[in-house]
Amino acid sequence: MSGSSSVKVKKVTQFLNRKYGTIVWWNASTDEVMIGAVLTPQTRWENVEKALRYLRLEGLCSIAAIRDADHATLENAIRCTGFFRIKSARLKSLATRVMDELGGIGAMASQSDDDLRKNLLGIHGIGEETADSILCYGFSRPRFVIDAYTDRICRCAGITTNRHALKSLFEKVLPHDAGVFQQVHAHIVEYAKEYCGKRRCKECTLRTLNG
DNA sequence: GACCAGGTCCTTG
DNA sequence: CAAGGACATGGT
Repeated sequence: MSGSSSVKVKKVTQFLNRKYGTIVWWNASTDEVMIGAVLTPQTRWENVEKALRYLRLEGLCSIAAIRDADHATLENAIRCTGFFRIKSARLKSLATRVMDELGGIGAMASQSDDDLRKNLLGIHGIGEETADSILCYGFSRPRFVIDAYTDRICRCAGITTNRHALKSLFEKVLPHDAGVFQQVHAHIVEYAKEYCGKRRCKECTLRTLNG
């Protein structure tokens, strides 16, 4: 059963790679990836980018600046992403922990994948998806991001919908390389946005890949 | 107005 | 532990 899941994952990722080729999807500094990852939940990406622009204008697009930022200024800059009170608190706790207890981003960059992940998950407001997003896109670590779009793709392709199972499946099947993980996840997001609705997939052809 | 958007945490049963 | 709700703005 797990063998056939592996085959499905390979077929899906090859199909997406032929369809989209190489795409640059989220090329940003570690600081910006961390901030964006906290702002992303339940929010359109365009609004996250808008908030990042506001933060840049306020000089708040870095972890160090956010730690020292005025609450009201921070909240106003990210208001357009929704949940702005919670998210500003999460940014604050993230920035404080990173700067004051983890030795800054430079020190984190020299930690092992597992230690880094553990430290991120220990921060209030950082869950599995946000942590893996930061690991994969911000620190170029081979941790596969499972999000709502991955769920949909796998539902359409007839692969398990259990997130932990999916994560280990993708990490087992794909080459253990952060760049590959970034590409595959970017492909999944592109495809799901276009073809896979929240409840039902529209005209995606993933189901037929197995036959 | 209804429904959705790249989660996470807290509270209940 | 599973399920339900809260968090909040912006777009279709």
